[in-house]
Amino acid sequence: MSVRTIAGLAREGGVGVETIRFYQRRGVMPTPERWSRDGIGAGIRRYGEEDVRRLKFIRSAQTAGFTLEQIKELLSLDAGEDRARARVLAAERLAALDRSIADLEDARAALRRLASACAAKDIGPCPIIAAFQGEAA
Amino acid sequence: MSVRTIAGLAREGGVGVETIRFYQRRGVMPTPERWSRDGIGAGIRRYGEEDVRRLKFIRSAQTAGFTLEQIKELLSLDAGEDRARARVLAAERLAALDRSIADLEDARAALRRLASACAAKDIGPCPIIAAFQGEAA
DNA sequence: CTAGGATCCGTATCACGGTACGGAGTCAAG
DNA sequence: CTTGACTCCGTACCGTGATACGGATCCTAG
Repeated sequence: MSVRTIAGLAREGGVGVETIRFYQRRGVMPTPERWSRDGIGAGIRRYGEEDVRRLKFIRSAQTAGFTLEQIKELLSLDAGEDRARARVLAAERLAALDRSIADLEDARAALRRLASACAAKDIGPCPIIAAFQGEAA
Repeated sequence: MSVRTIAGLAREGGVGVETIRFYQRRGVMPTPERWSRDGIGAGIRRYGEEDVRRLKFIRSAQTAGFTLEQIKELLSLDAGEDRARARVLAAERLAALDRSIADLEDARAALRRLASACAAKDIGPCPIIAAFQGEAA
C-alpha cells in the first residue's frame, strides 16, 4: 500500500476526491506527474505515504484553526527551514487558539446556566435571551 | 437614547449598518415600520432598547457557535414559550461546544509541543509536520 | 427652501471551504 | 478488444456570513 490513486488517498485521509483536487488547486497538496507504464497515454497520477502524511497534517492543522492559506505557508516553511517565521505563525495561532477556547468556555457557561434555568421552572418565557444578555464580547 | 436609527443601533451593537440589514433579510432582526411624524413621507425605521438587546443576543449566540438559522429559531421559541424545544437546542449546542473545546485544546497542545520543539534546536527542518502527524481526528 | 447626509432597497460581490457535473482520457478484467 | 470503473480537467454551483454599490427617498440644519 505504498502507491495509491487519488481515490485511495482520499479514503486514507477521510476526505472526498474532489476535496483533494480542491487542495491541489489551492496549492496545499502537490499535483504529481501523470505516470503511465507503457509510455503511450498520459497516465494517471500516483500518490505515496508522503502525500498521506501531508493530507493528515492539513486536516489536523485545520482543526487547529489554520486557514488553507496559512497551512500552505506552514508547509512551505517546513520545506524551506525558515524556523523564525514558523515560530511566529505558531505563536500567533496559539494566542488565537487561547482566545477561541476562552470564548467557547464563556459561551458554554452561559448556555449551561440557561439550560438549568429553563429546566427549573415550566412557566413563563424561557430565559434564553436574558441569560445571554451582557455576555457579549 | 431610547430611540435610534439603524446607524445608532449598529454602533451600539458593534456591527455595520449592512449587517443589520442582512439580519433583517435573514429574519433574525425585525424590520420595524417606517415612521414619519408629519405623515407625509414614508419615514424612517426607528429602533429601541429591545432591538439593542436582541442584537447583542445574536452576537453572543454566534460566539457560542449557533448559526443564524438556529438563532432565529431560538428567538422564535423564546417568543412562543416552547421550552422543550429550547432545551433540546441548548443541549445539542452544549454537546457540540464541548467537542469543539476538546478539539481546540488538542490542537493547542500539539501546537505548543511543536513550538517548543522548533525553539529547542536551530538546525534541520522545523518539525511542524511531524508534530501534527497522528493528531488527526 | 435648499444642501448635505442618512436611510431604504435591490442586487452584486466577496471569502472560505468545499461539492457537483460532464466530457474525454485511461486502465484493468474478462 | 470491449466494457465499465476510475481519473482528469474545467467550470459551475453551494452555504454561511457578510460587505459594497447606486439610485431614490427622507430628514434636518442653516
